[in-house]
Amino acid sequence: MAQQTIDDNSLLESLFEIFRNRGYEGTTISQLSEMTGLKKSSLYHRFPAGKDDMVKAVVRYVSAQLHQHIIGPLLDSQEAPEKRFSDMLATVKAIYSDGRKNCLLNVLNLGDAKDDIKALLNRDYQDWIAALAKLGLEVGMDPQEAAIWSGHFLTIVQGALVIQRLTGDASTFGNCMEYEQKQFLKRCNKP
Amino acid sequence: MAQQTIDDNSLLESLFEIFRNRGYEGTTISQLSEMTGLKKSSLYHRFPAGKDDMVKAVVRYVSAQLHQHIIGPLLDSQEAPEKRFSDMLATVKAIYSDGRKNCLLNVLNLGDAKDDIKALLNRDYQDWIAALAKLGLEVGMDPQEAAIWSGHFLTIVQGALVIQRLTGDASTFGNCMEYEQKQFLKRCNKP
DNA sequence: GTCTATATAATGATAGAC
DNA sequence: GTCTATCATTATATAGAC
Repeated sequence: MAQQTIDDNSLLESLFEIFRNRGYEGTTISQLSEMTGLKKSSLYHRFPAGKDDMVKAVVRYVSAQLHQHIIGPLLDSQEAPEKRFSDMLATVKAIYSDGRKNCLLNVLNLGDAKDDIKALLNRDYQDWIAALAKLGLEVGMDPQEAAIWSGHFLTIVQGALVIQRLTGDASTFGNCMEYEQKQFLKRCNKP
Repeated sequence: MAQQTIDDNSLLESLFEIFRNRGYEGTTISQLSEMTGLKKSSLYHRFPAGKDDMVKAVVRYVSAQLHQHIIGPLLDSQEAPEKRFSDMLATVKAIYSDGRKNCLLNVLNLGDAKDDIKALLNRDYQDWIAALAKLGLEVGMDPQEAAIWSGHFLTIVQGALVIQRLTGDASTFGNCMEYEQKQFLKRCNKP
């Protein structure tokens, strides 16, 4: 039988998809094995501490993606703030497949989630908030306003994901993002 | 050894607390047994189909609470709309313990949640939305505006719960509710 | 680095005494 | 209606061949 193999990125992507869909407790090694095409013992070979290692690797992977594709571009002052915001919205829509896929930040925070994982997730959230707040300042918000606006935006993102998952209405997430886009442009045009 | 017993409501309340905290897959019969003080076989006696029965009973219980304490009062046109809204906010804060506790609507919707449970949860959400939209109409919103506002409100509720759980900042949920309160009063005063 | 096979522990569920 | 005791199944995890 030919040895299957799979590069680290594809593997992490597969693990990510199942963890974000099923949560930590809801995901079994068997499912991960089936989904990735790697036998259980192969998974343990790559992640000796088991599921714990796997989920940590996924969180680190997602964190890297977040910084590369969202936070980095947000902070890149070469581009106009309006463009950076709408670019972010496009990326966000892609990452969550227009609201059809969950956010790890929500899904890995149930029950007695490990503190180190919670800490990683929280740090990503804080980084994202900070980048958004900085954008707010650039378009003329005062610091308090920027803090509220950035927090509000991420609240809407998470809330919309929950609601869309609840109703199955595929337009929920997109509508919310569109609304936030409009509100942001309004703010830009009254400096 | 004296037979422990527990009335249905207290039992459901205990089951509810653990399911909302840990989700469906994250909750084990052993935990439910420990938490309720009933041995596993006693739980099976009351819920022959096991965890499935238990979670359905919890969802029905929560649904009844929602209609009794939130949706009913929202629809009671004897009271002024402003009072109904702020009463609802107080109830919501109590139900979620100021954001320290999760919402079943979020937590039971992961992975391959049973369709019948999803349907129950979705119906509760729709009922809540409808009651809010009606309130919106009463304070002068047009139908579309009322639909958007009610959906927005519940999006914020769910989002704020996720964010507070993520950051551990206990003021998140309260601040969001306070903000929604202000916004609602503003709308009331420009009819 | 992946596989087959197996060990060990936990989980959902049942039987039967009281 | 609750209990103790036990079963069957599934879960995590490991051993060792290739």
